[in-house]
Amino acid sequence: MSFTLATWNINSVRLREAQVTRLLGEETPDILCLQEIKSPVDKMPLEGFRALGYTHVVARGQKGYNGVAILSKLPIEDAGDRDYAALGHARHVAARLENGVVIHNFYVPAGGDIPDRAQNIKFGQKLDFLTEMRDVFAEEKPQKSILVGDLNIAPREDDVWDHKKLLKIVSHTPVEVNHLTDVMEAGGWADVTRQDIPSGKLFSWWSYRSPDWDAADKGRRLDHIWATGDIKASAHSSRILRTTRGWEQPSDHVPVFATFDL
DNA sequence: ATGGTCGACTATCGA
Repeated sequence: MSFTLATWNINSVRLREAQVTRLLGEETPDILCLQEIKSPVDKMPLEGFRALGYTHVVARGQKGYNGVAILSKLPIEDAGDRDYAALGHARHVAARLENGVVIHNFYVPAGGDIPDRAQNIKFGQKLDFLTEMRDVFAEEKPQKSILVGDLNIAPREDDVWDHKKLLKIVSHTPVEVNHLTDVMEAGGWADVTRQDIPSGKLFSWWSYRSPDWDAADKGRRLDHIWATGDIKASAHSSRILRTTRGWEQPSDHVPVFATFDL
């Protein structure tokens, strides 16, 4: 079987219901993973998604903040969640396809402004979240698994608009990149997007605060699609849909796609 | 070096 999967930090699914519907209608991924839905699950607007064939939903939500959802045309079953770093936030959910493939959808904490856990509790929580991801995957040794989401880290020099300028900016500091590398190694994860697009600047997020985002292009690649080593060779056709950032009242993130032949 | 903009929901907090 072949399926196309997308991941998108939507920054309020209720405000941007029409944009989700537009993406589903125009791009027709089989599975769409959303982050920052900012809604309890029972207040998610699902009717329009259902009408387009996305009848299977696995989600975790909360009022006002965070929240992750997996919308699927293919049958999926709920494969659970975990409260990483004991924050009490809805930042992870997993689903299982009928062929046994597990999809993990993550919204890693942004980590605040100061990259020092002694001065900024949020930065410590981000590192602790990543450390627990490392430990869980070291224990689980995941197979036939896909991990997507807003990981809030741009690991490579060409994942940011200016590597040197961002070395002390949260999302691109060496300590965060090292933590993310540890997660990848513990789980045997491969970066599918960079497997397909191995070089060149690649961004999935542009700040709302940056004027003229398109021309200035001060972006970062914060949104990722990974796969375990046993299925990484089945992934192809990765792309980042930059155009949604130019839609009216956009999310600051854009969707990332990959296709798997399994 | 600083401030810049959003979204949730009322006054700030989180990003």
